[in-house]
Amino acid sequence: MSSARSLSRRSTPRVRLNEGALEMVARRFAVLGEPMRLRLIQALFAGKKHVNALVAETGGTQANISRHLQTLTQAHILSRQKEGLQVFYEIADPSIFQLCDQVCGSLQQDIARQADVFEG
Amino acid sequence: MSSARSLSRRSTPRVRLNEGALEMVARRFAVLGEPMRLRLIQALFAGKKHVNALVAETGGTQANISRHLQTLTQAHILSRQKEGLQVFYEIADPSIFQLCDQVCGSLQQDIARQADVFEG
DNA sequence: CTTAAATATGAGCATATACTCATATACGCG
DNA sequence: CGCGTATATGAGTATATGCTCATATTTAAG
Repeated sequence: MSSARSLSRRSTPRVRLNEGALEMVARRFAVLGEPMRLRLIQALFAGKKHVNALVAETGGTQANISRHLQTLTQAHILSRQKEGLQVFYEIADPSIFQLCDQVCGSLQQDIARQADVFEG
Repeated sequence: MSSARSLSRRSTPRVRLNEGALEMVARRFAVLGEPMRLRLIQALFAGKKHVNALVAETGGTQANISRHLQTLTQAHILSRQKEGLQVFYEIADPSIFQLCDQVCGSLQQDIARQADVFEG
């Protein structure tokens, strides 16, 4: 496990979060911890879309999609803009991109490691 | 919102996750979406520790801490090594550091933005 | 004003999961 | 072996949350 070596090499000391901050961080992770919400975020990678488009693309029900969009908006991950009858949602927090990429990356490592077990 | 401009500037095209991968990503986020688990991860930033030390440091019950440690280990975020009577846990996935930093960063932006509302 | 379309939301149900208590398991020691 | 310590786990409960159905709200059009 060569990757563990990087743990001690860090220029800026890591901040100790207080209770409130810690719960906010946990909340943000939890919001991203639902498959349907990730599907919505992924659908919005291509740009802003209105609710019905997201319903069609994800295959969810209108009510459910609306709820998830609300959750994501309250977490400041998406932004909401009404245009006539339709409501458009858009990714408001660009750090989401890096976040998803990073998680995907470490998961790929996990999978590669598992594959190694079978390959010998 | 100048930050939204970076969305379209990306060299490598973003991958569309299939259903299985998407659920794995969601699962990873969900595992990080619990305050007590974040507290444990934070406690382990300083290096490997045994269960009782983590129980003392976090103020949780032994049973609960043990369960969370199991969850984190199954997610390949921590690694487990038994030494005699004690079991030591350690951060196994260094990407956790960047992940936490990024979330903290975007949360600070949220907070700063909220503060701006009051400052005018 | 009536109607229709797009979205949001109240209420209820189902399920997941965090927590606790008690107990099991694993290990070291005398 | 018998005992004490460290950790894990089965079982049960409480709570959160995802989902659905029905309905409310908002806005545009006729």
